[in-house]
Amino acid sequence: MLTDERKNHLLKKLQRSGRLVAKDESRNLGLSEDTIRRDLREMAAGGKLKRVHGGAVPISQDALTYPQRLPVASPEKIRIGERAAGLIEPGQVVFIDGGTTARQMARHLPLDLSATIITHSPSIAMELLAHENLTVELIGGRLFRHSVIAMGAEAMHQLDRTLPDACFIGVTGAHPEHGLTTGDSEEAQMKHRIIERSGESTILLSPEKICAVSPYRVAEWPLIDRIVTHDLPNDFRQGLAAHQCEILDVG
Amino acid sequence: MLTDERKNHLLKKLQRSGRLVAKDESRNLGLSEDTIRRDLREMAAGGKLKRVHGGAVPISQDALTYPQRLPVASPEKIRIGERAAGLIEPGQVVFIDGGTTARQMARHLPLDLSATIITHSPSIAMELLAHENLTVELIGGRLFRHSVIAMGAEAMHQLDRTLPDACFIGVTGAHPEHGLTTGDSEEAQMKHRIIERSGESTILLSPEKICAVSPYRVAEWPLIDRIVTHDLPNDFRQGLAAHQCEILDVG
DNA sequence: AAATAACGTGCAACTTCGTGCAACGTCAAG
DNA sequence: CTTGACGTTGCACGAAGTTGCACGTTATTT
Repeated sequence: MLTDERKNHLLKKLQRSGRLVAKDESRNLGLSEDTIRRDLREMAAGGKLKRVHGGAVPISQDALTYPQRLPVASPEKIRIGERAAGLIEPGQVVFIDGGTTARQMARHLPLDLSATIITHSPSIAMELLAHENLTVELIGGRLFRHSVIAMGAEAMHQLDRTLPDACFIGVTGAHPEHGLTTGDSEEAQMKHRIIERSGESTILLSPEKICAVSPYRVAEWPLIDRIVTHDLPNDFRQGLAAHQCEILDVG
Repeated sequence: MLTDERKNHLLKKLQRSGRLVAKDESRNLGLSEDTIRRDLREMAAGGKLKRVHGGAVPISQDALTYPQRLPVASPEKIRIGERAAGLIEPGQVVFIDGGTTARQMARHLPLDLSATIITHSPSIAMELLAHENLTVELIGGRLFRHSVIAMGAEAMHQLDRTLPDACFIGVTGAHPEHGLTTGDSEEAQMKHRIIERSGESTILLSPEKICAVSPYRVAEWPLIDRIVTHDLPNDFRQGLAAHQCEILDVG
């Protein structure tokens, strides 16, 4: 067996089992411990692993101990959220969708705002705990991990008992011709229903979604009253000109 | 087992459980107490933990910059949550209440547990996002800030469509004579309803609630199958002796 | 105040480590 | 074909690390 081959084998085994014992490997490979130790030493020098007495462990195992990380929002999403937060009038009943941009919106709502927020996102609900004057109506249902929102029949059922003044919806695709789309069938239906039931519908459109098309249709442009976005291209604007859709560009 | 590996193991266990007992760990790992003490001493010197007589505790929370403001849970609550988490059987449909102790319970559920969790707490739902094999059913309704749970008619309505195998409920008062109580009328009704509808009812009883009495009654002892608590006084035990209520004391 | 448990230190047995060195195979130049 | 440079491997041996025990000290409990 070639030296490089052996090193690769060791590295793979380390990643698989989380540790290496020099003695065991020497027996497995039919080589002396010295050889294994040499390999480990060299790989440790190359930063591939961490050498410890008796064998080796993966590097920076400490870094893995904090499993919870807050997803970082791009500056554009933050500014879109900030702008959208200012659109809510006191006293309104407003639906806020899940997703990172909507979360930024929730985070930027004035602390003393007096209104009712309906949401099917537990993470949005958590963001609003500090707002004393907000009434938060949580939509229940089966939790969809990817978007961190409640969905399914139960959610639809509960949603159908609401009639918000306005809604703020995120999508994964917005195209002048193909309209608004998202990556999950049921999610698309739910967003559509919310838009249907809301007096005024606003789309939160982060830059990477512009001109993208996802598999499932949420709504066509005529249903949308407003989009909040960042650096919207001119041809996109012209494509929307026919519809009465207000464009708020924070770019 | 490699020394480094052992230290990591101890550190992880400390972070999960909130405390370490040198004697227990020496027995668990099949090593002498001296070895464990040496490890703890070295990690304490490295600032990884705080050494105390008998074992170790985490570094004061202020030093750690957690991404999310984590409510400080007492070691007792952590251990009660840890114990309760082990009571869920694979495949069960289980209701988990809101509150800090319940949150610790959610946090200590095995990552690969396959079950269905029903909860009216968005914070519990958020804790369970990483558990791939869990189905999470979120109960919606009006968000009650104090306990971070959904309540009201909508929540009751949705709750009445569930029939959990078991429920885990927190209360703010537990008294041998006056039973289980809490500080909000509607919350009390809701907890009662959950207990009624669940096959097996477990109360999460953190020490400061023992022998306390709050204004609104949740349930009498006969409805309760089990309590998980910490250092339950003997007179309390005797008061419960008449009822068939299992007592799990993690003290 | 006495009893008990936990602690730290020194020490001995054992394991693992690193280094120097010799043996062996490969390969290319002579 | 021979030879020498080079890399790899295994062994020997002193150094360093790890572990458990003994013993005197300190902290906690009763």
